[in-house]
Amino acid sequence: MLQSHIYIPTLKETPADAEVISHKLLLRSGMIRKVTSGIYTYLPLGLRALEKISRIVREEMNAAGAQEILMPMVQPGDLWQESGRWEHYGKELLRFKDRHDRHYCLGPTHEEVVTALVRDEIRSYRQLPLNLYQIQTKFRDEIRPRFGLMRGREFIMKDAYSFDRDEAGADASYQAMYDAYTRIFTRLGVRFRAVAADTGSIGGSFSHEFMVLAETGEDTLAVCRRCAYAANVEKAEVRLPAPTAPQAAGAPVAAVSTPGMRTVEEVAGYVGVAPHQVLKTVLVDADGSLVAVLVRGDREVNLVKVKNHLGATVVDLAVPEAVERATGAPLGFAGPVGLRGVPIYADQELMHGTDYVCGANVADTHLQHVDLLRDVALTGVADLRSITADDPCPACGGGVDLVRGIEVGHVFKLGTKYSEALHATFLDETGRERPLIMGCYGIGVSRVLAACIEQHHDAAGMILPPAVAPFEVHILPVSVREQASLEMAEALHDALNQEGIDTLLDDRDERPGVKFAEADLLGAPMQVIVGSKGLARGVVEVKDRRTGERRELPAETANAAFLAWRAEVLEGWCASLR
RNA sequence: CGGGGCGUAGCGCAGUUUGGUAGCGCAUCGGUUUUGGGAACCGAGGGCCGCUGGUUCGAGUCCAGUCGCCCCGACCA
Repeated sequence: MLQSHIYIPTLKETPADAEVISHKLLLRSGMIRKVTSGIYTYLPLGLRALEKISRIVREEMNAAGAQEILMPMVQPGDLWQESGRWEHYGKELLRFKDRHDRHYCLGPTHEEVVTALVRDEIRSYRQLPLNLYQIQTKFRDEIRPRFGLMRGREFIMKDAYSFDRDEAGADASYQAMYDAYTRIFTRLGVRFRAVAADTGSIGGSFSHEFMVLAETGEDTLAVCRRCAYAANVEKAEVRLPAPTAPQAAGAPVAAVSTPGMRTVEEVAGYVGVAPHQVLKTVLVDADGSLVAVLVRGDREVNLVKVKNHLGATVVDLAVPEAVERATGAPLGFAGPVGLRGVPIYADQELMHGTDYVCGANVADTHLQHVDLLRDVALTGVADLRSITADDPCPACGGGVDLVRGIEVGHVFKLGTKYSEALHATFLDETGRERPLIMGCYGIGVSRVLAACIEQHHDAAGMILPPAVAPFEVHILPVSVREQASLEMAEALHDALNQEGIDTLLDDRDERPGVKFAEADLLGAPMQVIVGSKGLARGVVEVKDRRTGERRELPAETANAAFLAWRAEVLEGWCASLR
């Protein structure tokens, strides 16, 4: 491709509303432009990158036995009424009416549509298993879109749905997708981890998230330093050492005046105890009722664990008014002693200690010498806090690291939730009607592009993995006015394209500095610089964008020399990801 | 939805305090010189100052309303 024939509107300056590096670079490199909040146009270069990603996804999905279809973005409200999600999905689901006053929505996901399709088509176990997927635009009316392609309202997603006759088949389908995802993200050239994840509101027995490792990720992962264990911190269990012998209750409970001391740090410092001797009392709203959760002062309540333990649908921090009503005290002075009418759950770790400090449910007052067994009417004890870097690995007991990740894929075992709601059944060998067992599997295609950039960039611009880069090779004739340079560049360009290597030739009459700067910004993994200085010595220069390493190749045998060097660069990429 | 902020040329911004001819840099167009890391000079074009209403002789600037956008929290690929 000649650069003079492709529209790449680069920006020297970063648009003011871009916050994260991928958003800045996507705009600066002329890959995307914003249309409105959370909605973008993909320009030629951005679209090429998306197509590269999509192609790999397609190849691996097809290889795993899935079949591509394309479902509509506009979906009838009726189907969502049937599944029950019309009421439960919330405002993320963008709803509207047509001229006949019929209800519709923009598809945020396609369980309803695909299940309705399959129920009308699949009659017999002989037609199973079936796995259907699509690569399609989704719309979720996010409360706050941000970070460019990382969290748009409209985004491109690959979503697949498997249908099986039994649990064993569903497990095999799940595993096939898990394996396909592993191959996809490996081929794409990102460092990633598959982590155990909470199934969330979708339900089902288990799920894994595929996380691109990057500091700017919105999720935190607990990764074992020794074994293969990796989990989202939402999910990661806390495994405690064996409990120490029950401790004798100490001194009787005593009130202590703590004027204006609301936070754990303030209280601990004022009373003169360590933060872990303070009881953090968090009131949550679980499906409309208040619940008190106790954790050590230096720990964090894990709302996902609370939700799962309670079997609730929605768990959130209680609003301040509710807390004040329940405790009769201002925020910051809640405590479990004498707290009436609210179930009280303690994190398991608290049972290892005694002599705690907690709020007294009275303004400016805390209690000392509290013993949970003696002084508190506990409803239950469970693992309710988030794992920390000091905790042992739940699987092997080794140490864990907490790292940040960007969720780019998620595989779920759905079970029969949708097939039962929508009556998608089949007849088994005995002629019995049974619900299909489903799985669903998503990859955020446009988010993968952003995640690639978050993981691979430097001060000059993007450093795209060869599989994702719109062009793998960028050829830069130092001056197109030097006939010899231009001819050399064109010859190499044509030869590489013949080899099936996507190559961009900067044939513009620009100054060398402009070309070098833009090439680094656009981030093709390999650059070729052809100039009169080099040609005079019989060489062309190549540059590995990832390492910055430059090398001179003999101009006479440039094609073969380039291919050999390219193999080294590709190997370097693979090695860097291991 | 709550909290904070911003809307002035394609992009980045100044001007708003104290009302009085709408500016700067980059980009764009023409020209000359330049050509191995985002060139220099000369010249030119480009503005419903987000929108609506109000105050005023006069509003980018003051007042009211409204729309859009961004950042921080709860959602998710």
